[in-house]
Amino acid sequence: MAARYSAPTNNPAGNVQEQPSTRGATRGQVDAAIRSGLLTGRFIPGKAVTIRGLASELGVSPMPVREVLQRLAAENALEVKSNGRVQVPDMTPERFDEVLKARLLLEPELAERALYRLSKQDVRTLTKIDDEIDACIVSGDAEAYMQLNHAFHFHIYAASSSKVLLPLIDSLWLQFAPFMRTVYGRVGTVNLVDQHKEAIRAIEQKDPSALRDAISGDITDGMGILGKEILKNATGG
Amino acid sequence: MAARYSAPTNNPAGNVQEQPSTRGATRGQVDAAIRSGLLTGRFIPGKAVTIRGLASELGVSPMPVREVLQRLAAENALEVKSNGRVQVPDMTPERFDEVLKARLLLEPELAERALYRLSKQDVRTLTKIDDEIDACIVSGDAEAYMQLNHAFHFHIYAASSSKVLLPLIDSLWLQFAPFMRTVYGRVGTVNLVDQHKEAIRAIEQKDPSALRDAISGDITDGMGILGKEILKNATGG
DNA sequence: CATGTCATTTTGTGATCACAAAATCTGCAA
DNA sequence: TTGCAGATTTTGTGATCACAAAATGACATG
Repeated sequence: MAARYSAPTNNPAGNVQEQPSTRGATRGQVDAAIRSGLLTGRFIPGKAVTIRGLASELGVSPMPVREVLQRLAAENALEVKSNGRVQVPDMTPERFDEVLKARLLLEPELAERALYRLSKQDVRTLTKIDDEIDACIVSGDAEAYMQLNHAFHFHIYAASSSKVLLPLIDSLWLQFAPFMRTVYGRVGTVNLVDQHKEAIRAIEQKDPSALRDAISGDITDGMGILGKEILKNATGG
Repeated sequence: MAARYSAPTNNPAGNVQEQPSTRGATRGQVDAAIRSGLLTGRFIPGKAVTIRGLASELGVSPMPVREVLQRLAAENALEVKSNGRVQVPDMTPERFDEVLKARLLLEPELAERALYRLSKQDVRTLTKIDDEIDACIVSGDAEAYMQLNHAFHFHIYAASSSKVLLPLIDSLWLQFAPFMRTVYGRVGTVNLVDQHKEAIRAIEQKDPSALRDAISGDITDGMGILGKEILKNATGG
């Protein structure tokens, strides 16, 4: 089973802000691949991820994978257990409650900071993304839905060019996304509601408090479905 | 210049939650050492840190250092520049503003969550720490002050046993601590004021809103001095 | 069939190597 | 002295190795 370390592998989008040139290129690809996998729910909570496994899967040596796993563990997107094993953390009611609270504190704030930097072109982009989201909801494509929902929110947040709040929110999304996926796999996507259209309208009208309300409401709506499931899971088997 | 990799080196406190046993022991030590160094201001913003340098300084191989630097970079405690060089990020007015805002949003919340888990013994510990802080302020020992101030806040926060908010706040402290140190080195510690006694009183009386106010006020007080300096630095040379 | 024990395999970890890019130093010329 | 081109050193990166701990599977025993 000799690894080749040659296949460039597909680089599925991913928010890589690493060095675009040669320095740390492989690490950047690995980071983008795993991040994207977490955000779209391709990693199952509780499932262990192995260095060598990911390495051969991505066609690279174990070295960059080791570094990326440490990075993601530092962002609490992955969990390093006492035996050194790395796994996607399981969701607990306490964790869920904290993530929800943190999102409600940070995301409306950052959205407001981005508000006056969002152009008409951004509104068009957001509208386009939201249309695709609606299509995914009816078609039931959970993976595409998650990717697009992330894109919608972070297209807003990224406009703030924040160096502090944005990474914190990034960390939060990495923490709840894998759990989201398992829920959608169970209850489907048809029940999903969002307040994206309210957000877009608030951006058009440059209304800060309306945007805050839309983001808050969207978070509450989106996490509401998840909350019921986590409680069901925690009490039952 | 053959490295020995034998000296255990002093392990200055540090909040290591790594595996206490054998697995990843060296990485845990390195992580604790660098973290502690950042929090007490032993690393200067803008100054580059090298893997081999830290490795030989800590008496370990470059390998665990590499992983720890990636970890800290993921927490925005360190910055990986486009040439691969790792350095302590410089503070900017924008960054400072965001850190302050984020602290005001998250820390009072977590303090309140910790309130009902704080015992009389914790109050005694906090009082003891605060006494030592007062001593450091008059004696002008900035490094000890920073270490104790961190200990005071995180003794409160840690009582919440939070898995989400606490790491976010951890990241924030790692980001502003190095800059704090440079300011204290310039203006001294005599002008420092805090609201630790108000916080202790709020904890004793189990008064949530009083505790929130004390934490908020403490953050504002503490960052106020820094804010003036960052503006002075940004406009001047 | 259940259970504990032992051999085998897998896995994380620390160390080391080789290479290229970047930084630093040196020395020469204007 | 200043500026620049070349050599030299430093540094990050990816790969590989060796080892111990852990997980897994096989198997004998009750």
